[in-house]
Amino acid sequence: MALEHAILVSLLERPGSGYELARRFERSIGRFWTATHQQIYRVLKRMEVDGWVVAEEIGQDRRPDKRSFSVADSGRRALVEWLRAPVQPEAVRHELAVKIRGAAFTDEAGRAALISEVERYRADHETLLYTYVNGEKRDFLDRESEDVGQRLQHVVLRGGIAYERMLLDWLDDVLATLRAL
Amino acid sequence: MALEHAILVSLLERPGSGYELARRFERSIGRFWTATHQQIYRVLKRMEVDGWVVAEEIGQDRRPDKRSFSVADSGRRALVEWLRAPVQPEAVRHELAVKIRGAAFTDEAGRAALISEVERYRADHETLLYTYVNGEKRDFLDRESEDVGQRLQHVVLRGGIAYERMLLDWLDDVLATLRAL
DNA sequence: CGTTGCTGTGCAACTAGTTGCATATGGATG
DNA sequence: CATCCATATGCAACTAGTTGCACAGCAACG
Repeated sequence: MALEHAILVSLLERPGSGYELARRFERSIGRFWTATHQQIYRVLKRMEVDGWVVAEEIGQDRRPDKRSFSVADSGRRALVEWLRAPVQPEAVRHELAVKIRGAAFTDEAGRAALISEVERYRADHETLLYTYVNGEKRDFLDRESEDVGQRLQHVVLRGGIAYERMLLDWLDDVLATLRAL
Repeated sequence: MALEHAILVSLLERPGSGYELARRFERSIGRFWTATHQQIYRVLKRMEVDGWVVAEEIGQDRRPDKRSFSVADSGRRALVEWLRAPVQPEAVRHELAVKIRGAAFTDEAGRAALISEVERYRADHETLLYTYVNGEKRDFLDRESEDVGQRLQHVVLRGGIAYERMLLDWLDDVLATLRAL
Protein backbone atom coordinates (compact mmCIF):
# COMPACT_ATOMS: atom_id res chain seq x y z
CA MET A 1 0.00 0.00 0.00
CA ALA A 2 1.03 3.56 -0.49
CA LEU A 3 -1.67 5.59 1.25
CA GLU A 4 0.58 5.58 4.30
CA HIS A 5 3.35 7.04 2.22
CA ALA A 6 1.16 9.65 0.57
CA ILE A 7 0.11 10.74 4.06
CA LEU A 8 3.73 10.85 5.19
CA VAL A 9 4.65 13.10 2.27
CA SER A 10 1.68 15.37 2.93
CA LEU A 11 2.45 15.61 6.65
CA LEU A 12 6.13 16.30 5.97
CA GLU A 13 5.12 19.11 3.65
CA ARG A 14 2.93 20.42 6.47
CA PRO A 15 1.58 18.79 9.67
CA GLY A 16 -2.18 18.66 10.03
CA SER A 17 -5.26 16.88 11.37
CA GLY A 18 -7.13 14.02 9.75
CA TYR A 19 -9.72 16.47 8.55
CA GLU A 20 -7.13 18.74 6.97
CA LEU A 21 -5.49 15.75 5.31
CA ALA A 22 -8.85 14.69 3.92
CA ARG A 23 -9.28 18.14 2.39
CA ARG A 24 -5.80 18.00 0.88
CA PHE A 25 -6.70 14.65 -0.62
CA GLU A 26 -9.63 16.35 -2.32
CA ARG A 27 -7.20 18.78 -3.92
CA SER A 28 -3.47 18.68 -4.32
CA ILE A 29 -2.42 15.18 -3.20
CA GLY A 30 -5.72 13.71 -4.35
CA ARG A 31 -4.80 14.51 -7.93
CA PHE A 32 -2.65 11.42 -7.89
CA TRP A 33 -3.82 9.51 -4.83
CA THR A 34 -7.47 9.50 -3.81
CA ALA A 35 -8.69 8.68 -0.31
CA THR A 36 -11.78 9.34 1.77
CA HIS A 37 -11.70 10.78 5.27
CA GLN A 38 -12.78 7.45 6.75
CA GLN A 39 -9.85 5.69 5.20
CA ILE A 40 -7.47 8.43 6.25
CA TYR A 41 -8.55 8.27 9.90
CA ARG A 42 -8.18 4.52 9.95
CA VAL A 43 -4.71 4.51 8.39
CA LEU A 44 -3.66 7.42 10.58
CA LYS A 45 -4.59 5.41 13.67
CA ARG A 46 -2.49 2.50 12.47
CA MET A 47 0.41 4.82 11.70
CA GLU A 48 0.16 6.30 15.19
CA VAL A 49 0.23 2.82 16.76
CA ASP A 50 3.27 1.98 14.64
CA GLY A 51 4.97 5.17 15.78
CA TRP A 52 5.21 6.69 12.30
CA VAL A 53 3.31 9.82 13.33
CA VAL A 54 2.68 11.63 16.61
CA ALA A 55 -0.46 13.57 17.49
CA GLU A 56 -0.74 16.84 19.32
CA GLU A 57 -4.09 17.79 20.86
CA ILE A 58 -5.07 21.28 19.82
CA GLY A 59 -7.99 22.97 21.55
CA GLN A 60 -9.70 25.50 19.34
CA ASP A 61 -12.08 28.28 20.34
CA ARG A 62 -14.59 28.56 17.59
CA ARG A 63 -14.22 25.02 16.36
CA PRO A 64 -14.11 21.47 17.68
CA ASP A 65 -10.73 20.41 19.09
CA LYS A 66 -8.46 18.60 16.70
CA ARG A 67 -5.47 16.27 16.71
CA SER A 68 -2.63 17.55 14.58
CA PHE A 69 -0.23 14.91 13.29
CA SER A 70 3.47 15.21 12.60
CA VAL A 71 5.85 12.66 11.15
CA ALA A 72 8.13 10.91 13.67
CA ASP A 73 11.66 9.73 12.90
CA SER A 74 10.58 6.17 12.26
CA GLY A 75 7.93 7.44 9.83
CA ARG A 76 10.52 9.42 7.95
CA ARG A 77 12.79 6.39 7.81
CA ALA A 78 9.90 4.29 6.49
CA LEU A 79 9.27 6.86 3.77
CA VAL A 80 12.94 7.02 2.72
CA GLU A 81 13.05 3.24 2.54
CA TRP A 82 9.89 3.12 0.44
CA LEU A 83 11.29 5.75 -1.94
CA ARG A 84 14.15 3.37 -2.74
CA ALA A 85 11.84 0.48 -3.60
CA PRO A 86 10.88 -0.13 -7.23
CA VAL A 87 7.77 1.64 -8.47
CA GLN A 88 4.96 -0.91 -8.64
CA PRO A 89 3.22 -1.27 -12.00
CA GLU A 90 -0.01 0.70 -11.90
CA ALA A 91 -3.39 -1.01 -11.70
CA VAL A 92 -5.12 0.77 -14.57
CA ARG A 93 -8.90 1.09 -14.37
CA HIS A 94 -10.15 3.24 -17.20
CA GLU A 95 -13.90 2.79 -17.27
CA LEU A 96 -14.45 5.14 -20.19
CA ALA A 97 -12.24 3.05 -22.46
CA VAL A 98 -14.30 -0.04 -21.62
CA LYS A 99 -17.47 1.87 -22.46
CA ILE A 100 -16.08 3.07 -25.77
CA ARG A 101 -15.26 -0.47 -26.86
CA GLY A 102 -18.64 -1.51 -25.51
CA ALA A 103 -20.32 1.02 -27.81
CA ALA A 104 -19.96 -1.54 -30.60
CA PHE A 105 -22.67 -3.60 -28.89
CA THR A 106 -25.42 -1.08 -28.34
CA ASP A 107 -27.84 0.73 -30.66
CA GLU A 108 -27.99 4.25 -32.10
CA ALA A 109 -29.69 5.65 -29.00
CA GLY A 110 -27.14 4.02 -26.72
CA ARG A 111 -24.29 5.54 -28.71
CA ALA A 112 -25.96 8.96 -28.59
CA ALA A 113 -26.19 8.64 -24.80
CA LEU A 114 -22.51 7.72 -24.66
CA ILE A 115 -21.60 10.76 -26.75
CA SER A 116 -23.42 12.96 -24.22
CA GLU A 117 -21.54 11.30 -21.41
CA VAL A 118 -18.21 11.84 -23.13
CA GLU A 119 -19.10 15.50 -23.67
CA ARG A 120 -19.89 15.91 -19.98
CA TYR A 121 -16.70 14.09 -19.06
CA ARG A 122 -14.75 16.36 -21.39
CA ALA A 123 -16.28 19.49 -19.85
CA ASP A 124 -15.32 18.28 -16.36
CA HIS A 125 -11.73 17.72 -17.41
CA GLU A 126 -11.57 21.05 -19.18
CA THR A 127 -12.58 22.70 -15.91
CA LEU A 128 -9.95 20.64 -14.12
CA LEU A 129 -7.29 21.76 -16.59
CA TYR A 130 -8.17 25.42 -15.95
CA THR A 131 -7.97 24.79 -12.21
CA TYR A 132 -4.48 23.32 -12.64
CA VAL A 133 -3.31 26.12 -14.92
CA ASN A 134 -4.64 28.76 -12.54
CA GLY A 135 -3.02 26.97 -9.62
CA GLU A 136 0.27 26.94 -11.50
CA LYS A 137 0.04 30.68 -12.18
CA ARG A 138 -0.81 31.33 -8.55
CA ASP A 139 1.69 29.08 -6.78
CA PHE A 140 4.62 28.79 -9.17
CA LEU A 141 5.23 32.28 -10.46
CA ASP A 142 8.96 32.48 -10.30
CA ARG A 143 10.54 29.23 -11.35
CA GLU A 144 14.08 30.37 -10.59
CA SER A 145 13.41 31.01 -6.92
CA GLU A 146 11.57 27.78 -6.16
CA ASP A 147 12.93 25.63 -3.35
CA VAL A 148 13.35 21.87 -3.65
CA GLY A 149 9.85 21.08 -2.42
CA GLN A 150 8.24 23.58 -4.76
CA ARG A 151 10.19 22.37 -7.76
CA LEU A 152 8.99 18.84 -7.13
CA GLN A 153 5.40 19.89 -6.52
CA HIS A 154 5.59 21.96 -9.69
CA VAL A 155 6.85 19.14 -11.88
CA VAL A 156 4.06 16.89 -10.59
CA LEU A 157 1.53 19.63 -11.38
CA ARG A 158 3.00 19.98 -14.87
CA GLY A 159 2.35 16.25 -15.23
CA GLY A 160 -1.29 16.79 -14.30
CA ILE A 161 -1.57 19.59 -16.83
CA ALA A 162 0.06 17.50 -19.57
CA TYR A 163 -2.29 14.63 -18.76
CA GLU A 164 -5.40 16.79 -18.96
CA ARG A 165 -4.34 18.38 -22.25
CA MET A 166 -3.62 14.95 -23.74
CA LEU A 167 -6.98 13.69 -22.44
CA LEU A 168 -8.92 16.57 -23.99
CA ASP A 169 -7.27 16.00 -27.37
CA TRP A 170 -8.06 12.31 -27.18
CA LEU A 171 -11.66 12.94 -26.14
CA ASP A 172 -12.07 15.10 -29.25
CA ASP A 173 -10.78 12.17 -31.28
CA VAL A 174 -13.23 9.87 -29.45
CA LEU A 175 -16.16 12.21 -30.11
CA ALA A 176 -15.29 12.52 -33.79
CA THR A 177 -15.02 8.73 -34.04
CA LEU A 178 -18.32 8.10 -32.27
CA ARG A 179 -20.14 10.70 -34.34
CA ALA A 180 -18.81 9.23 -37.59
CA LEU A 181 -19.97 5.66 -36.87
CA MET B 1 -17.66 -2.52 -10.34
CA ALA B 2 -16.80 -2.75 -13.96
CA LEU B 3 -14.76 -5.94 -14.25
CA GLU B 4 -17.99 -7.73 -15.17
CA HIS B 5 -18.54 -5.21 -17.92
CA ALA B 6 -15.00 -5.38 -19.20
CA ILE B 7 -15.42 -9.16 -19.42
CA LEU B 8 -18.74 -8.75 -21.23
CA VAL B 9 -17.12 -6.48 -23.81
CA SER B 10 -14.23 -8.88 -24.29
CA LEU B 11 -16.53 -11.90 -24.65
CA LEU B 12 -18.78 -10.03 -27.09
CA GLU B 13 -15.73 -9.21 -29.17
CA ARG B 14 -14.88 -12.91 -29.06
CA PRO B 15 -16.04 -15.78 -26.80
CA GLY B 16 -13.34 -17.55 -24.82
CA SER B 17 -12.30 -19.44 -21.70
CA GLY B 18 -11.24 -17.94 -18.39
CA TYR B 19 -7.65 -18.62 -19.30
CA GLU B 20 -7.98 -16.87 -22.65
CA LEU B 21 -9.66 -13.91 -20.94
CA ALA B 22 -6.81 -13.72 -18.48
CA ARG B 23 -4.35 -13.54 -21.36
CA ARG B 24 -6.38 -10.81 -23.03
CA PHE B 25 -6.29 -8.90 -19.77
CA GLU B 26 -2.52 -9.07 -19.92
CA ARG B 27 -2.66 -7.42 -23.33
CA SER B 28 -5.38 -5.54 -25.08
CA ILE B 29 -8.15 -5.11 -22.49
CA GLY B 30 -5.63 -4.99 -19.65
CA ARG B 31 -4.26 -1.73 -21.04
CA PHE B 32 -7.22 -0.05 -19.39
CA TRP B 33 -8.56 -2.64 -16.99
CA THR B 34 -6.23 -4.97 -15.13
CA ALA B 35 -7.30 -8.27 -13.59
CA THR B 36 -5.64 -11.50 -12.51
CA HIS B 37 -6.82 -14.93 -13.59
CA GLN B 38 -8.06 -15.69 -10.07
CA GLN B 39 -10.29 -12.66 -10.08
CA ILE B 40 -11.54 -13.44 -13.57
CA TYR B 41 -12.52 -17.01 -12.67
CA ARG B 42 -14.37 -15.80 -9.60
CA VAL B 43 -16.29 -13.07 -11.38
CA LEU B 44 -16.99 -15.40 -14.31
CA LYS B 45 -18.57 -17.88 -11.91
CA ARG B 46 -20.82 -15.17 -10.48
CA MET B 47 -21.75 -14.02 -13.97
CA GLU B 48 -22.65 -17.58 -14.92
CA VAL B 49 -24.87 -17.92 -11.82
CA ASP B 50 -26.54 -14.62 -12.72
CA GLY B 51 -27.12 -15.85 -16.26
CA TRP B 52 -25.01 -13.18 -17.92
CA VAL B 53 -22.77 -15.73 -19.63
CA VAL B 54 -23.13 -19.36 -20.69
CA ALA B 55 -20.33 -21.91 -20.78
CA GLU B 56 -19.65 -24.57 -23.35
CA GLU B 57 -17.43 -27.50 -22.45
CA ILE B 58 -14.72 -28.02 -25.04
CA GLY B 59 -12.61 -31.16 -24.94
CA GLN B 60 -9.14 -30.70 -26.39
CA ASP B 61 -6.63 -33.28 -27.52
CA ARG B 62 -3.25 -31.88 -26.73
CA ARG B 63 -4.42 -29.66 -23.90
CA PRO B 64 -6.63 -29.76 -20.80
CA ASP B 65 -10.34 -29.32 -21.49
CA LYS B 66 -11.68 -25.83 -21.22
CA ARG B 67 -14.98 -24.02 -20.72
CA SER B 68 -15.62 -21.39 -23.36
CA PHE B 69 -17.94 -18.55 -22.31
CA SER B 70 -20.36 -16.57 -24.45
CA VAL B 71 -22.55 -13.62 -23.49
CA ALA B 72 -26.23 -14.42 -22.93
CA ASP B 73 -29.06 -11.99 -23.70
CA SER B 74 -29.35 -10.85 -20.10
CA GLY B 75 -25.62 -10.12 -20.03
CA ARG B 76 -25.90 -8.05 -23.15
CA ARG B 77 -28.82 -6.14 -21.66
CA ALA B 78 -26.80 -5.54 -18.48
CA LEU B 79 -23.96 -4.15 -20.57
CA VAL B 80 -26.22 -1.83 -22.59
CA GLU B 81 -27.75 -0.54 -19.37
CA TRP B 82 -24.32 0.07 -17.86
CA LEU B 83 -23.18 1.95 -20.95
CA ARG B 84 -25.98 4.47 -20.34
CA ALA B 85 -24.93 5.13 -16.74
CA PRO B 86 -22.64 8.10 -15.96
CA VAL B 87 -18.91 7.42 -16.04
CA GLN B 88 -17.69 7.19 -12.46
CA PRO B 89 -14.85 9.53 -11.49
CA GLU B 90 -11.62 7.59 -11.61
CA ALA B 91 -9.78 6.55 -8.47
CA VAL B 92 -6.31 7.82 -9.32
CA ARG B 93 -3.34 6.03 -7.74
CA HIS B 94 -0.14 7.37 -9.20
CA GLU B 95 2.62 6.06 -6.96
CA LEU B 96 5.42 7.71 -8.93
CA ALA B 97 3.98 11.19 -8.32
CA VAL B 98 3.94 10.51 -4.57
CA LYS B 99 7.57 9.40 -4.74
CA ILE B 100 8.59 12.49 -6.67
CA ARG B 101 7.08 14.79 -4.07
CA GLY B 102 8.62 12.56 -1.41
CA ALA B 103 12.06 13.14 -2.93
CA ALA B 104 12.14 16.45 -1.05
CA PHE B 105 12.57 14.46 2.18
CA THR B 106 15.44 12.14 1.33
CA ASP B 107 19.16 12.66 0.79
CA GLU B 108 21.39 12.85 -2.26
CA ALA B 109 21.75 9.04 -2.46
CA GLY B 110 18.01 8.59 -2.15
CA ARG B 111 17.38 11.03 -5.00
CA ALA B 112 19.98 9.26 -7.13
CA ALA B 113 18.17 5.99 -6.52
CA LEU B 114 14.88 7.60 -7.50
CA ILE B 115 16.43 8.91 -10.72
CA SER B 116 17.48 5.34 -11.58
CA GLU B 117 13.98 4.14 -10.88
CA VAL B 118 12.45 6.82 -13.09
CA GLU B 119 14.88 5.87 -15.86
CA ARG B 120 13.85 2.23 -15.60
CA TYR B 121 10.19 3.23 -15.53
CA ARG B 122 10.75 5.40 -18.59
CA ALA B 123 12.42 2.55 -20.48
CA ASP B 124 9.48 0.26 -19.68
CA HIS B 125 7.00 2.77 -21.02
CA GLU B 126 9.08 3.42 -24.10
CA THR B 127 8.92 -0.30 -24.85
CA LEU B 128 5.18 -0.21 -24.24
CA LEU B 129 4.79 2.67 -26.67
CA TYR B 130 6.64 0.73 -29.37
CA THR B 131 4.38 -2.26 -28.69
CA TYR B 132 1.31 -0.07 -29.16
CA VAL B 133 2.64 1.59 -32.29
CA ASN B 134 3.56 -1.77 -33.80
CA GLY B 135 0.15 -3.15 -32.85
CA GLU B 136 -1.48 -0.19 -34.56
CA LYS B 137 0.55 -0.75 -37.74
CA ARG B 138 -0.30 -4.45 -37.68
CA ASP B 139 -4.01 -4.33 -36.82
CA PHE B 140 -5.24 -1.02 -38.15
CA LEU B 141 -3.68 -0.65 -41.58
CA ASP B 142 -6.56 0.64 -43.58
CA ARG B 143 -8.58 3.11 -41.59
CA GLU B 144 -11.25 3.53 -44.27
CA SER B 145 -12.25 -0.10 -44.26
CA GLU B 146 -12.50 -0.57 -40.51
CA ASP B 147 -15.78 -1.87 -39.15
CA VAL B 148 -17.47 -0.35 -36.07
CA GLY B 149 -15.68 -2.59 -33.59
CA GLN B 150 -12.29 -1.92 -35.14
CA ARG B 151 -12.81 1.83 -35.21
CA LEU B 152 -13.62 1.81 -31.51
CA GLN B 153 -10.70 -0.46 -30.65
CA HIS B 154 -8.47 1.78 -32.72
CA VAL B 155 -9.52 5.00 -31.01
CA VAL B 156 -8.88 3.41 -27.62
CA LEU B 157 -5.45 2.30 -28.80
CA ARG B 158 -4.73 5.82 -30.04
CA GLY B 159 -5.55 6.95 -26.50
CA GLY B 160 -2.99 4.54 -25.12
CA ILE B 161 -0.39 5.82 -27.58
CA ALA B 162 -1.16 9.45 -26.74
CA TYR B 163 -0.88 8.62 -23.04
CA GLU B 164 2.49 6.93 -23.41
CA ARG B 165 3.93 9.77 -25.50
CA MET B 166 2.71 12.33 -22.96
CA LEU B 167 4.16 10.21 -20.15
CA LEU B 168 7.59 9.95 -21.81
CA ASP B 169 7.74 13.72 -22.33
CA TRP B 170 6.77 14.31 -18.72
CA LEU B 171 9.30 11.76 -17.44
CA ASP B 172 12.02 13.68 -19.31
CA ASP B 173 10.83 16.79 -17.50
CA VAL B 174 10.92 14.89 -14.20
CA LEU B 175 14.44 13.60 -14.84
CA ALA B 176 15.70 17.07 -15.77
CA THR B 177 14.09 18.48 -12.62
CA LEU B 178 15.53 15.79 -10.35
CA ARG B 179 19.00 16.13 -11.84
CA ALA B 180 18.97 19.89 -11.42
CA LEU B 181 18.10 19.82 -7.71
C1' DC C 1 -35.11 28.76 17.71
C1' DG C 2 -34.82 25.47 13.94
C1' DT C 3 -32.24 24.40 9.91
C1' DT C 4 -28.22 24.39 7.29
C1' DG C 5 -23.38 24.13 6.78
C1' DC C 6 -18.56 23.70 8.02
C1' DT C 7 -15.28 21.65 11.15
C1' DG C 8 -13.84 17.50 13.32
C1' DT C 9 -13.63 12.34 14.44
C1' DG C 10 -14.86 7.82 13.92
C1' DC C 11 -17.30 2.77 13.57
C1' DA C 12 -19.35 -1.14 10.97
C1' DA C 13 -20.44 -3.64 7.09
C1' DC C 14 -19.49 -4.51 2.66
C1' DT C 15 -17.05 -4.99 -1.94
C1' DA C 16 -13.11 -5.40 -4.73
C1' DG C 17 -8.64 -6.84 -5.46
C1' DT C 18 -4.12 -9.29 -4.16
C1' DT C 19 -1.23 -13.10 -2.85
C1' DG C 20 -0.18 -17.62 -2.05
C1' DC C 21 -1.18 -22.00 -2.96
C1' DA C 22 -3.08 -26.35 -5.29
C1' DT C 23 -3.87 -29.46 -9.09
C1' DA C 24 -3.84 -31.57 -13.68
C1' DT C 25 -2.45 -32.47 -18.79
C1' DG C 26 0.95 -32.66 -22.04
C1' DG C 27 4.92 -30.87 -24.92
C1' DA C 28 9.79 -29.50 -25.18
C1' DT C 29 14.54 -29.37 -23.40
C1' DG C 30 18.59 -31.14 -21.52
C1' DC D 1 13.69 -39.42 -17.21
C1' DA D 2 13.55 -35.16 -14.70
C1' DT D 3 12.53 -30.54 -15.08
C1' DC D 4 10.57 -26.69 -17.03
C1' DC D 5 6.97 -24.32 -19.54
C1' DA D 6 2.28 -23.43 -21.38
C1' DT D 7 -2.50 -24.53 -20.92
C1' DA D 8 -6.35 -24.74 -17.81
C1' DT D 9 -9.10 -24.06 -13.42
C1' DG D 10 -9.80 -22.84 -8.93
C1' DC D 11 -9.83 -22.07 -3.34
C1' DA D 12 -8.57 -19.53 0.90
C1' DA D 13 -6.84 -15.88 3.41
C1' DC D 14 -5.73 -11.42 3.45
C1' DT D 15 -5.51 -6.30 2.38
C1' DA D 16 -7.34 -2.18 0.62
C1' DG D 17 -10.99 0.69 -0.39
C1' DT D 18 -16.10 2.10 -0.42
C1' DT D 19 -20.51 3.24 1.54
C1' DG D 20 -23.57 4.32 5.04
C1' DC D 21 -24.10 6.06 9.21
C1' DA D 22 -23.30 8.59 13.68
C1' DC D 23 -22.05 12.19 16.86
C1' DA D 24 -20.55 16.78 18.48
C1' DG D 25 -19.35 21.95 18.48
C1' DC D 26 -20.26 26.26 16.78
C1' DA D 27 -21.67 29.95 13.35
C1' DA D 28 -24.86 32.09 10.20
C1' DC D 29 -29.44 32.71 8.28
C1' DG D 30 -34.23 33.46 8.34
